[in-house]
Amino acid sequence: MSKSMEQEKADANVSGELVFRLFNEIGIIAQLSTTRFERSLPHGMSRPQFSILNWFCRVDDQASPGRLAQAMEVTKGAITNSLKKLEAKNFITVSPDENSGRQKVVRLTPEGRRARDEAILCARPAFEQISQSLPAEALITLIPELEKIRKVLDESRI
Amino acid sequence: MSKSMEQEKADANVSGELVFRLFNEIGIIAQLSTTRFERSLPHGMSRPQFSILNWFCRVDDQASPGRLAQAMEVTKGAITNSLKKLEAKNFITVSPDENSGRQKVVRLTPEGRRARDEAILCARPAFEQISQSLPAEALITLIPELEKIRKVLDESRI
DNA sequence: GCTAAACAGTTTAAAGTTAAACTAAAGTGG
DNA sequence: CCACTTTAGTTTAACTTTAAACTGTTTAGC
Repeated sequence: MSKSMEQEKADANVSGELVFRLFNEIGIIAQLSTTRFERSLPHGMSRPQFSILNWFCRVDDQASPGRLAQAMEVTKGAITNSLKKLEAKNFITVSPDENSGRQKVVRLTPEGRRARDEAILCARPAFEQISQSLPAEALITLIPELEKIRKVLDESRI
Repeated sequence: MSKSMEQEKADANVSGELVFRLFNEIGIIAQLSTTRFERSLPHGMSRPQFSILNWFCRVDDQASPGRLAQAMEVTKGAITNSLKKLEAKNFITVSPDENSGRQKVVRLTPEGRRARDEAILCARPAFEQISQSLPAEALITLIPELEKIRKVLDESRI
């Protein structure tokens, strides 16, 4: 084996180790931040439920469950579950798609929009407490990096 | 309200929004990376189970369940659950602590160490595939930032 | 047109997590 | 010395998630 090949392999190991540490850190942060976030939410709303309401306010006012699954990057089953909870709270409506018998159309209700706004107000203190300890400049450089990582994970999904 | 106070409030909102986006990104990445990681692991091992084995290899060769819960930053109940699974696979032993009747001592078995090494080998391709798309320099700046965030979350835990 | 494949959603089983209630042991203080 | 509080672990219920099986609809191809 040539010297350069050995070096390449060593680099790969180091890099793999870094990626592992990265994902380990990210896993722990995700868990801690999710539980903190959810404790601050009203209406017994969960992070996934909030994400769906928030998506409707920011991206589009209607969507099929499949499109939501892609946007949230979870399985269809997970979306079915979340939509049931949101529908039970009257935060969304789910109706058959007139153009396709196998699709459904999900829409935000006025109550859903109010609940989302309320959730943002309730969660703000929890986030601001953290943002006081984290310089905004750090976040501004961090977020695009994370977006890249997500993209890589998403595009190379199996 | 003075102009500067309004400005401060605006800054806080912007910063809160950034923190929210940050945690949203992190949540999605954690989910995608965890499922990918777990699919590559042998012995039906889960990420939490691997993390415990890995902790024993890297930090200390024995610990109480409570110490593990702190290290993994999960609840005691979650650790009880993971330890049961690991014990059933003979990857750890759990024995009463001679110095304290209410504590227990958890230790890695030789099989547990082998399983951890094997897991690292199995997971490496998945990580390396990703590390090819992510420059190592980016990771090297990213990881310390994430460690800071985790520390803030951990220290301000309620 | 009819059959077969692809697609959209739902359901089910198994796993992990938290929070809260519960057992049992150790330390505290009057 | 005994009651009270704290601490360590376990258990239970509720929740979310994935993966895989299943239903029903649409589209392709012959």
